[in-house]
Amino acid sequence: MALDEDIYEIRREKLKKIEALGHPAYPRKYNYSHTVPQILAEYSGQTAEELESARVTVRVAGRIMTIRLMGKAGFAHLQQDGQRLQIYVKKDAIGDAGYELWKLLDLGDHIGVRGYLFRTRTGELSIHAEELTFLAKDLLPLPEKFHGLTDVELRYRQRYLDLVMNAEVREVFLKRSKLVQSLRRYFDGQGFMEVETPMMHPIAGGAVARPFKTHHNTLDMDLFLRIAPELYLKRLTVGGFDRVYEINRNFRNEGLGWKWNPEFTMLEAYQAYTDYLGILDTTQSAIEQAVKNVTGGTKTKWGEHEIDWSHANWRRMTMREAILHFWPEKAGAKPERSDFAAHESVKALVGRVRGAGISLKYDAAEPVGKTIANIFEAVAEEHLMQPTIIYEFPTVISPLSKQKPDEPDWTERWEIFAGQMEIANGFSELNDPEDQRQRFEGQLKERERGDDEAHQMDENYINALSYGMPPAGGVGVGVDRLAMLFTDSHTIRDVILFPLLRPEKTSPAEAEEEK
RNA sequence: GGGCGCGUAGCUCAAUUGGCAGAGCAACUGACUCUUAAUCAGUAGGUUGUAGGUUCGAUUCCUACCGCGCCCA
Repeated sequence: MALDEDIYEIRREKLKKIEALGHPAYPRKYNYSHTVPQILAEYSGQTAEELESARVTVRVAGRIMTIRLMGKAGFAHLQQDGQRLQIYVKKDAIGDAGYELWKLLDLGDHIGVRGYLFRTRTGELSIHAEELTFLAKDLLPLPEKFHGLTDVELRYRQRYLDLVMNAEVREVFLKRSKLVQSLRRYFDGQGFMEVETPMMHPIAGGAVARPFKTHHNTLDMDLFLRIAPELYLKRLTVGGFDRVYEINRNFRNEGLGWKWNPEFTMLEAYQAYTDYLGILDTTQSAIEQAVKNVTGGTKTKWGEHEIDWSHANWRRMTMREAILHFWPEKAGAKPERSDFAAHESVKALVGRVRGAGISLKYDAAEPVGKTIANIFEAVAEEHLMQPTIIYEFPTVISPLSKQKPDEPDWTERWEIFAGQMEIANGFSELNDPEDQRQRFEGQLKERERGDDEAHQMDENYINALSYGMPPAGGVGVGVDRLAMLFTDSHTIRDVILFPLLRPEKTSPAEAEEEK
């Protein structure tokens, strides 16, 4: 039998034999002289003759990914930091005891190797092993060495195997890390202070979304996982931290999809004494810098497309302009700007969009501004491949934004789109406590109408504003989505190390119990 | 939540019209002191996602459920 558990038993026996040879089964450490990538970087240029005359001795640690045995010698590849280096193990060179250990090693084991660098007859840089050190055993078999691990479900459920087997997956997460690092350095460099605000909120505010609920036992109070840190960060601007940012998780109790995960990472930043255009400049620069730091250039591949992030390529249009610009031919003549002003004319636009075969949710009782935003999403969003700034959002869907002085139905708010995704959202922060109260009251009416995503009243926040919040621009940037765009990953799950999955029901009884 | 698709050995995949469930890698035994998807000889490994149904006979057809994916809401 060679079931999984039997391989486990066979390898446990091998581990006992390794111990019997005098090697600890789980040693504490190994002092390596080089990492595998360091050796490849430093010695790849050297010829066989150069290596022979220099006789470079190294100590390297890694996981065994291939083994080729030939009688009393053999080759293996060690993998470390996603790169591989070949070792040559010859009985003459490592001695009888060393060879006994060598024969007990399996694919996936961690070992240390001391030896000298040389080139094989085929020219591959390798270590001529003189001493093997056992470091850790792999008791379960790795996925197949040639095809690797491709099953999507297993890749997510056992991400560690995905990372061992698939170098490109490893690369995606390295890039994600560089992205976060770049954003952090950029905002630090601009004088922003990184802060941490609560993840558990008595009132889930700062965005329109359904929250997750939890409960604190000692205080016997319900709490909500935050849907946004916004209201706390703005309290800090009241407190005199003029430039603050936070990079952390938000939680929204909504569906899953290619660009939606219930927990996702957002950068939020607030900059006092500027408005939506000021924070837009900051955001755009941060993103342009991040593209360079992560990819080394200004262009990224996105499926069939190429996204050009260079400054001159960013487009800018108002939401209303975007609707006109991307108005579908099948929906007839482009709307007039005045069509956006009245309930009846907007309703007529809905009919024309639907007539063009585009699905669009519409409730005649909903405010005009909400309908216009829905029309924008229906007709324009799919066309926003290159970086595009859409600005001027309806007031009714922007309860935390300052209104335009000349058009109170519209706010000083923008969103950045790229790759058909919203990736950032910024505005002139509403700091008038009385206006804020009215906006919340308006939201409560929406809630009564049946919109359970509408914002709740937050007296505590209004109280903070009443002490005087400086004028400020603020922004939220979707870090996962930027990571998707920078790595050509077309599902958010490919940029989240451990995405949410349903629990596996391993036995029928378990599934039955669930019912 | 709805529609469509997928689920076969540890991994990657086959299986003709409903007719003995197979291969490669991994594993085990043996040979081999420059291989690299090493090679050669041999061995073992399966409740075909789960539970039912139709049938002489089900991986294959039907129903329900579980999980995953895609599209829609």
